[in-house]
Amino acid sequence: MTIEAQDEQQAATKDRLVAAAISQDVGFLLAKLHAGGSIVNNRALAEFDLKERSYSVLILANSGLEPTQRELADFLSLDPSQIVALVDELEKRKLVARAPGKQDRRAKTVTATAKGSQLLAQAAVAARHAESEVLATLDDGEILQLKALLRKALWG
Amino acid sequence: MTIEAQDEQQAATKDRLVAAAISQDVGFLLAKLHAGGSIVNNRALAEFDLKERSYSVLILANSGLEPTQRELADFLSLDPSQIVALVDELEKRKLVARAPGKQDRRAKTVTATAKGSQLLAQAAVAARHAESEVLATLDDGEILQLKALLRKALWG
DNA sequence: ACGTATAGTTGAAAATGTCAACGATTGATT
DNA sequence: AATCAATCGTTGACATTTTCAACTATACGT
Repeated sequence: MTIEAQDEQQAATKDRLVAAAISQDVGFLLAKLHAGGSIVNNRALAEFDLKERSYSVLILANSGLEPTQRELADFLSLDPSQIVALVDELEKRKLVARAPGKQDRRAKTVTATAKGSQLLAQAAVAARHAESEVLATLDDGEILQLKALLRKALWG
Repeated sequence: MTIEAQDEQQAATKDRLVAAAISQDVGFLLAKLHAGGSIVNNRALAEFDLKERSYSVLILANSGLEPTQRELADFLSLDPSQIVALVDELEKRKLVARAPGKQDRRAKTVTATAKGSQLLAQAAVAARHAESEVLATLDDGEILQLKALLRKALWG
């Protein structure tokens, strides 16, 4: 078989299963796009020794909202103990700092350092490129629509 | 503090971080909706001793497309070894059967048994209800739009 | 016939997720 | 003021999932 014919057959069989009913299932579509996107995102962020998780924490630490670890756990749908590990690592790299909560001294707020902000600025560029790559088949209007629908599904 | 005031404050703080830039990130929105949806889906499927994974395999096995394990792995974004475990379990429960591929005897196609089809029919009802629950804040037209956009992002 | 590539399988290692306990602190109740 | 239940971050144990490298059997081009 020639290389070209092989490629054609692969292309033909690769998406053969799209016809199945599960391709109408939002949960499945979400999982699949998320899986593919994670690979692209993590590859883009690897240059800065970040992963999706640590990148998310860094963004929130840099938001000016001074989130507590508990809030990070709730918002990122992670167990509090995972936040500890993520913040530990970012703190060790001097990208974020922990501070005791103002009203509640049990809580610790996580804020980005200047170094963290700088790194984030660079990483954000790479993340935007990754997003474009993942959503390459959508035009700008469709991307906005998709974001709006996802946000509405999450927060009404 | 009264219970009502507590609830109000919780509601106020719960989504406080939505204001952060990451709420514009498709990767994050996908991850969060997927995380929440998985919990609802798995809870709905638990009644049938299925999870999202085994449910997906069962649907594809029941599609009439006679997918091979390799195709399942590619389509579900899973490692081939995980397909082995999933099919092993479904086969043990007599919900699917393995058959040697027709042209390629290395490959094994996975097809649903009558028992598998029956169980799937019931599980699909539960899965539809779960999906409605997850997407409760979207109307029917928006759900169709969301599905169309996700499919386009995945397959163009 | 031969060498290369691929399908499924197995098992080990690494990463992630889940959960229960603990000290410190808080806020409500007495 | 003293107490009691609840919450925050942390730790460590345990389960699940992911990732990867072998291996056998089969397929395919040369």
